[in-house]
Amino acid sequence: MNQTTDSSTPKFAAIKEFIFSQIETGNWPEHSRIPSENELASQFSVSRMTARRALQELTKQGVLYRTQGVGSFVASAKSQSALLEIRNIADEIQSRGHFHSAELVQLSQIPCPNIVASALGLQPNDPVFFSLIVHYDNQLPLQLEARFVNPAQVPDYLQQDFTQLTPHEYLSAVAPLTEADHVVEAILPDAFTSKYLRISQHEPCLRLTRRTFSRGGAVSFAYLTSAGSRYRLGGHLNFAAPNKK
Amino acid sequence: MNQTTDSSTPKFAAIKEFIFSQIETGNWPEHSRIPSENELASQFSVSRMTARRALQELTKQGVLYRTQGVGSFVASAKSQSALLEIRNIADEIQSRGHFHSAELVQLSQIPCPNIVASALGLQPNDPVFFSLIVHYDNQLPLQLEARFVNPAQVPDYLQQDFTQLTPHEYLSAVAPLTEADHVVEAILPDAFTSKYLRISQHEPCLRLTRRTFSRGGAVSFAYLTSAGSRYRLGGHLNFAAPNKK
DNA sequence: AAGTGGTCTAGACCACTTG
DNA sequence: AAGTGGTCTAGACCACTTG
Repeated sequence: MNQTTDSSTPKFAAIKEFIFSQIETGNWPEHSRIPSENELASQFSVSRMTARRALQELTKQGVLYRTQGVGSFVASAKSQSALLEIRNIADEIQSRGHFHSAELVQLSQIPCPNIVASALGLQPNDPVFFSLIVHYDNQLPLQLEARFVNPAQVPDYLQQDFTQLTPHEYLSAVAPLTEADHVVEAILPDAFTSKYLRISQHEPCLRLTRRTFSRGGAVSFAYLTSAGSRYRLGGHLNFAAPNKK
Repeated sequence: MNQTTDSSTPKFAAIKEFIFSQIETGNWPEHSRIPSENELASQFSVSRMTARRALQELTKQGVLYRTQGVGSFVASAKSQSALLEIRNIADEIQSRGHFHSAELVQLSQIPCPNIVASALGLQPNDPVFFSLIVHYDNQLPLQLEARFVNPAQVPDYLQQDFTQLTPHEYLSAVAPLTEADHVVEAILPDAFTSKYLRISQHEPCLRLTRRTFSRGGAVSFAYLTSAGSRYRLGGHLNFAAPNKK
């Protein structure tokens, strides 16, 4: 009374494909109600748990939305929000087959600037740890990392050797990431940044502002600035083929 | 013999939290093997399906990885890739409570430029549809959208009124998105772009290059260019609290 | 052969929404 | 009261990996 033994596609996947095709061809328009778990189960001669799995996975993929006591509905295609991947700079350089190195420009305790204070939930001029690091791709400066770290969360930050370990790697180890914000902007570099990246002050830069949290609260606030001519963010998405392996 | 009737947290969620806390505290280090479905089921006095659900969801979240016949393992924290959201420009403007309008600068058939040809899988100088649109946030030009569309996929593209409907909305309707690429860069605008965005040629711009696919193949290739001072991409991530509602 | 994860069944009780 | 989705059980057979 179990398994179909047709080694091909699992039943839940066949049901997903059926639903997806109904939506794609327009038979089931946006926000229309689709068959219930029980209806699909009897139509496909499967148990309710199997029909449910198909609906559940499509919901996680953003294809459907469901309301208890009401039903399952086709999500609007517009809300398929695109996603861009942001990777660790050292990994990125290495995965291109290049050599990553880091130059430590500054590592000290400073009074917290206003912007950083509000981001980290500190008071202005409270002590914060600050690191300024240039990341090199082979011999070329690729990214300037200016990072402010909450001393309460990471008391030993100033004792690390950031030419051997990136702050990201160290922080991941001592204060595991639970949440993060990102903002990506195109800016002109200040004098400082253009000097360390060895670019003109007229060359546009991609600046990623990142704030990270761990269980205890805000951990760090960082500006990751790269020359526009040397760095870009890329991402690939696959909406179709639910869970292709 | 069913439900716990403790209306609080479901059993599968309790198991997820247990596993997550073991990883967070370092008790279960990266790449270490964690208890099997059967072991968890008996430890928590639940059915295997319930233990399985906890493992499954943590795997989808990137916290674990599993291999059939071998076991379940702690994923490396480093591979938690951060994600940035890219939204439809019209939705974005409207969700800020502003008024979105579009100015159609050009809509015609042109010979396909080389770069576009290779992106869309066409031959150089094959006919392609081209639209050039300025998106306004209230009265301010926010984004210049230069889009190349594959005529084979979207034969009626030139007949649309893109002051009423964005190309993104039209394409979503006629050639549902199945895949997409994105690249984000900081650039200086060319003369054309600075004119339509009403900015100096020295002002950095954020340029998103997007390629979309539908079932039939490559559909469109677009440059979405915005003044750096007016536009940024943001994203928020929540790694912890598996599936908080 | 024994253990692992992958799929599936035929039931159950529950919270919730609608008429 | 009837239907919906949410959680859960105690089984089953399967493909796969390891000793």
